[in-house]
Amino acid sequence: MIICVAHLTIDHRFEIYFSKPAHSYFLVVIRAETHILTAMTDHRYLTELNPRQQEAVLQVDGPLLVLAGAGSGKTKVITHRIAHIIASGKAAPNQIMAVTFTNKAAGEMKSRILNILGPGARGVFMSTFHSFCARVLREFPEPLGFSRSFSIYDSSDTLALIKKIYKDKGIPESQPSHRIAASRISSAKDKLIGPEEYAEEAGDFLDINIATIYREYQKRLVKFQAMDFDDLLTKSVQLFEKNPEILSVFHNRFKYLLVDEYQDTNHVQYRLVNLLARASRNLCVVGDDDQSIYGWRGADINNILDFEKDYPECKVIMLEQNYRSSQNILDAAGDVVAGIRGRKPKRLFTDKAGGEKITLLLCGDEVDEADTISEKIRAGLALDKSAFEFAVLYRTNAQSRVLEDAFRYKGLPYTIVGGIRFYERAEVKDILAYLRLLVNPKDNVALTRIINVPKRGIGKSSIEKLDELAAGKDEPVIALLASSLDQVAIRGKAKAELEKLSVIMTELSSKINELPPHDIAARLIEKIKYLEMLAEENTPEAEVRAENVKELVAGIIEYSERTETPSLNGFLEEVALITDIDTWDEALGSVTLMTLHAAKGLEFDSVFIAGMEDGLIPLKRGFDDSADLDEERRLCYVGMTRAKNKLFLSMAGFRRRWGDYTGGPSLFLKDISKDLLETERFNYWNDYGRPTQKKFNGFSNSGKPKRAPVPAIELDDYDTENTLPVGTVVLHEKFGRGIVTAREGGGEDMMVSVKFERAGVKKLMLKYASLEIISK
DNA sequence: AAGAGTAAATTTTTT
DNA sequence: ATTTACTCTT
Repeated sequence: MIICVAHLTIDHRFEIYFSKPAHSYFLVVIRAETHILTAMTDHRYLTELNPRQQEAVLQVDGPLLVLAGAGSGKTKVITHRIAHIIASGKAAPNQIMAVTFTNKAAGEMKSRILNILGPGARGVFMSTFHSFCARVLREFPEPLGFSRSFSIYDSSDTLALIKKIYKDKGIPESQPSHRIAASRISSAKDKLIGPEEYAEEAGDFLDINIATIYREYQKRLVKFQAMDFDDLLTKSVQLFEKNPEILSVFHNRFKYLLVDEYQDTNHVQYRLVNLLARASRNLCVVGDDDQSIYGWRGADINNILDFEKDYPECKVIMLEQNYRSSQNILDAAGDVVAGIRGRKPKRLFTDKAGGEKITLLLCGDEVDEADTISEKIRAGLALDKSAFEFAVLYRTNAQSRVLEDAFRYKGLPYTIVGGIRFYERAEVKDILAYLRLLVNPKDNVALTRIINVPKRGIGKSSIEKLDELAAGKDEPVIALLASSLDQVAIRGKAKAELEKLSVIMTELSSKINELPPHDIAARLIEKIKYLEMLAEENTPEAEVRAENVKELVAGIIEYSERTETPSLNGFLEEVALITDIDTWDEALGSVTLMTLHAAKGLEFDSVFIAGMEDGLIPLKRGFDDSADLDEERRLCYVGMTRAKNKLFLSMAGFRRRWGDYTGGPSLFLKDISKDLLETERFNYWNDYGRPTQKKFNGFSNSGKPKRAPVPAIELDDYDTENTLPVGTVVLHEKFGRGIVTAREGGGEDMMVSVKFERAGVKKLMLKYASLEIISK
């Protein structure tokens, strides 16, 4: 026993991760031993597992693929496996690295391991790919030509920089659009294609433009000492490939590697994993090909499907017992993904036989849908359920608005995950940009953002002059503000203000290591008179924004308290890599509203999937849209399998989208066996009625609703031969080829809007227009 | 340089 | 339909 303690202790002392002082670690380790030894002797953590799960936990060495179906106790397996590696003395906690998809998942796993093993497990390194890479690069920035204090650009910083490049290079906007350029560059990076290689392969002139932008973009990122999200990954791969000695530092550091949600890794991440696992080959990947929903972001489902080819000696374990949902829910969800080609066949089973049927809510339009859902939840609350047991999932963020309206109207508590995040709000981004500039004076995107916020009278011409001044110089622009303004004839108010800004920034940046981060932030906000600027606006919105600024400072304090060596840079990094789901708290006692994507990994007692409509699930956009139908199926599957006991699917006959109408049942609904479904039709008069404002407040109105109710159409009525779902490609004898963009009316009188390739949009009466269906 | 008014794009999903 | 971005005017 003594030997074991000594052994673990030595490991801890030799494998200190990210330069924490050795003595503090030593103490932790001594305290930890007792917990680890207790866990080891009674093996409590094994008795809670089923045989398959046990196998996955005990198979410690060599490559392992765990195909974990939805709700099959995947997190349990990962945490227990880590616990087992530690408890069996195979490795010290800090020799184990686990990569998860979100910071929230990482945090949750960490606390679960701590529960099993006690504080001794604290050293386990758990993070997302991006935060792992950020830390690697902060440790070894020099070989790539960066300094430790590089900035991390989020998508809006990226877009701002790209826009600037368009302007400077005289590239006409929308050739291609900023957004398209940004996303093409991003996906090139996902595939580890650099600017030069991109230029070589560029075919049409749009690609040539993108290649130019891409090259300039990377050049400026280096100049500004900044990396975007993709760079964090690609630069880490570059670092390891070009510097084997650095890679071997990590090989020595981490003996065991676990990757969660492996089905959602993209090519860079795949490369990174393989590099890190090369020495030990102790790589365990966990995932479910049925839940691969990030193909659009470059995720390659083949990474998981081909794992057995990459690691021929690997062991494969399938977890098919589901502990979450009723059999009805599993069967219905299984029906949706059953037909996918190349899928690893599996059938989930559960002890919860049968269960409630899945309720299909047929609604007139999107307002009726929101009414119906909120009413169902209200009824559930009146019985025995709590608000946090409900989740409403949807395909697009835009759908949340109607739902929000209905929830607010009925006084139901709700939380939206996604949408505008706290750290993306303008006022928060402003202050963060200032702070970024303090840490990294070369961060020109940050400078551009704040140079005239609060208003300093710096306009287009002054900025142009500054550009001129900075051209060809390696010095940060902020350093030029102090003395060089005369060279480019910046005079008067602009000059005075810029010099003032320069004084503030110089003074604060000299104190950056002396004062705690929140002090720096508070002083900055005071000196630039940000709150005064908001107060002058004198609007309720400005008050909210002032509150947000204060909340940001409170956030920095909170960060400092829970971090061992807090720094402004550390805070900025954390903020850059945080996601909305990370801050979501189920204990809040409200109904959760989020996208299907955001729901991955979560579970709820009752789940609503709103907008089970053609064009929405699966989502369709237009002609050139080669939407991956299989991925849409999987997305629907992910949503359905979030439900433990009750699943509602809802659809509207008509939905306003883009000012046009869409609607009609999702083709996935047809795949669900009829005996698992029951249908409820929203009916204005027979149900509870749409309360008008007056009626809702308890006053009678004349019995006339302000808005005419839209009748819900029976499911079978959609299923006639004359029905053309939105997205159908049709041929008209006169107008040629076109795509159905909208439908109005039902049955005999159905009208369809068709967007023709040559003739534009036409509204046609279905029974008179002879349309030939080309493809659905 | 700042604000009003008009044109254009937006609605996939996220680190 | 709504929101954002740009142009033109003051």
